[in-house]
Amino acid sequence: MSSRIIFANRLREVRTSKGFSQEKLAELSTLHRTYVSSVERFERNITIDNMEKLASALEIDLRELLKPYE
Amino acid sequence: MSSRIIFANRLREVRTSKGFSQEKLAELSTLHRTYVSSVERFERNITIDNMEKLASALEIDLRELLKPYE
DNA sequence: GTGTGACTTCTAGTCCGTA
DNA sequence: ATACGGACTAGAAGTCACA
Repeated sequence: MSSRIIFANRLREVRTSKGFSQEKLAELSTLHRTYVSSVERFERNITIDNMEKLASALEIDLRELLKPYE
Repeated sequence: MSSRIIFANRLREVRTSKGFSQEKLAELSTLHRTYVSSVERFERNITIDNMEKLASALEIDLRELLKPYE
């Protein structure tokens, strides 16, 4: 399982658990709505700066978004 | 402290603790020697795929490379 | 063995739209 | 609210020569 897919799945999971839409998360992280969408579908090879933006918008540690399912 | 700097510092720390040169790590991760160098100097906004390559070459979980100093 | 500037190629990331 | 496409621009990937 690639980190890219783990990240994508965790991102969606945490985002929805916080009740955020993709649009809302995009706004909070100053990223584009369609970009968040493509990241969650693991189409994009996201950079560390943007990973941090997303984690920060979700108010969690970046490592939380890289934690595989048990 | 940005994730980028944390990653850079941890990368260098783990690499040297394993006795690897930048050249050796570059070879193991199929990245260029000077690229590894620039990442360790946090000059590059590295992507998740390359982060994974480096973690894999060091035989550790990617999250280990994002762990801040205590 | 590593740092650095300069460079080209390629893709990350934006912005428009449709469904 | 989300997926997805096309077209575009900013910037990452990747390499090199030299210190």
